[in-house]
Amino acid sequence: MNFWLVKSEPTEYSYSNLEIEGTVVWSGVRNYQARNYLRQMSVGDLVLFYHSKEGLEVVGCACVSRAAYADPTAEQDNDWSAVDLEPVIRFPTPVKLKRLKLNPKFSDLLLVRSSRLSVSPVSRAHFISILRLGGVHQFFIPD
DNA sequence: GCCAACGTTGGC
DNA sequence: GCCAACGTTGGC
Repeated sequence: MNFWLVKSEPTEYSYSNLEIEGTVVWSGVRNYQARNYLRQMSVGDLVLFYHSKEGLEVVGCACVSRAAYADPTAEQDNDWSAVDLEPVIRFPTPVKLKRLKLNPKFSDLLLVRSSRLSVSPVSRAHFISILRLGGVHQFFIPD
């Protein structure tokens, strides 16, 4: 199982939207590096959900419910990908970017390092740490 | 609103 | 294939 982080401006699409809708087509990614990460996602992978621009915090965890397929919002012949996501758990305490930046443990987290990448991998250790910071303690993560 | 960090574009 | 110009992202 692999771990990821996606970012979204909450005014565009928030974790609440995902909870209400139950599933979302994660489309519109137009960066090759981010696209390549989308393509590495497997069903069941866990995905941190970060609110950019406003909030600046990880607000919850989603999971991949459909692996990469052709992005329906891409123009013909353009090779972009989408995945489907579903909500898993909202953090009781959202984890602020500021907090992650203050902790040297997260100095190599891609969210901290290259803030522009909208889809990024997260190590298992970082993932679990962020879950704990978010106040989620009773969550079982399979190997 | 500013601007640093990137990514893309296009002339050469 | 280099690189200057430009556009976008996103934290501050």
